[in-house]
Amino acid sequence: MVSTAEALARRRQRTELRRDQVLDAAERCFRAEGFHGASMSRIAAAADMSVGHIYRYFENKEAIIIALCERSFSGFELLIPAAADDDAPPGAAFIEAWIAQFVWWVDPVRAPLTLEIMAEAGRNAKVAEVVGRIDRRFREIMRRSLLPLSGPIPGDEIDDRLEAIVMLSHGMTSRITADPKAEPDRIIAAFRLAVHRLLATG
Amino acid sequence: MVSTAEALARRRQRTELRRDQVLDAAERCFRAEGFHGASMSRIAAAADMSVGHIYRYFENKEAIIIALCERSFSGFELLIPAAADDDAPPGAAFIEAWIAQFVWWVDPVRAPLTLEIMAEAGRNAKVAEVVGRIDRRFREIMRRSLLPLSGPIPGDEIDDRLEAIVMLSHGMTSRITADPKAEPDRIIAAFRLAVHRLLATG
DNA sequence: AAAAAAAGAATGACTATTCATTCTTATTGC
DNA sequence: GCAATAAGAATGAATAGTCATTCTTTTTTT
Repeated sequence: MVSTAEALARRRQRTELRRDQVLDAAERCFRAEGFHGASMSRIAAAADMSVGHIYRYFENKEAIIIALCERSFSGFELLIPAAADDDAPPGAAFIEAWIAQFVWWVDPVRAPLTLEIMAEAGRNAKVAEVVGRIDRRFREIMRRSLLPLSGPIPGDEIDDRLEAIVMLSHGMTSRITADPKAEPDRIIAAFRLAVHRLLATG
Repeated sequence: MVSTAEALARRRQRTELRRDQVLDAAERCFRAEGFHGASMSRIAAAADMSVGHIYRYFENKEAIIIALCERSFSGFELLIPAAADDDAPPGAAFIEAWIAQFVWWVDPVRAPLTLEIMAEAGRNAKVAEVVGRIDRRFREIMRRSLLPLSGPIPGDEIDDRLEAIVMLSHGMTSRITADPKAEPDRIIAAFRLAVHRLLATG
């Protein structure tokens, strides 16, 4: 049976849809129970799909985890360049717009999963590789967009500042996840203060 | 059988020893596999103890997790006052000594477990309560020891600065755990820079 | 001998994964 | 246009093993 190109495209699209359906369900389960606490049968139930059918779209549970890690960061990866490539004059407004992107880290829905990914990266090399790749891109973009507006700073110190901003980002996620009383606005306020002081010349 | 007071004390001591034996083993297992990845039988094997015997010292697996969370932070809880109560003149040396305590967060052996605790706090209210209690004590001590050496700063901004330092601490743990190439020294250097800038008056 | 400590087998529920089976959809010969 | 046919999609029961927890038995201490 020779499939037409049209039918093939349709099938591919449906496969993509089903994969997303599984990932959406897995995201909910993993957020609530963690990677190892969540079971395939509960993921299947959340996806309105039979257990066995999931294995048509993912080789195993780890493949779901990896795919989810990649999807999870892809959103943030798009934000920073959007703020950076705006080629606005590097001034106060630019920094504020730049900082505003970091609410990504403080989203109470996303934060638990992000933290789970970080914890898993400590024991799963594949996850660590995904995290590392994103991290390198993140720093590279930050460096490019922030370099013009900081004065003549020695290279080492720039790395320290970038590292501090990365640390603050992860710290926000940790705080939002672990403290049920943490308010995103106050966390962001602290982040803003810290970033301003880190980027100040002198 | 009438136990002498001496025998009773001896028994209590041995019980404490066995509890630590379990916690040490659980710590190793949890670090390597996470709270939900580690099994009671592997914890028992790591503790050189039978599975059933663990239940003499802990009601269930969750009780081990809670006890470990408490024990894990107790070390850091003692460090900060030690640096603060030194009643040295509040100067550069004091801040450096104060900062030095934060290598606790960057210890590659401890960090994975700390991160696991934070992630677990997002879904387990009991764990969240332990984390919250430590966090409040942490801030209180920081506030007391740092207040004298910062100038006249409005109250809100002090909270923001403390929040930023907490975020940086958790961020260090996240970075050390998730990035196999992260160097503790460079992480601490970035932390030092950020703290100095956060504590600077003006 | 009495009591506590420790072991380890038993339990029953749950695990990730596989597999034979059925249901749906698409393509072919007529 | 319409059966016949083939393929893909989807199911849910079966597998082999592990899980946390409990229970009974044995060993050690007092």
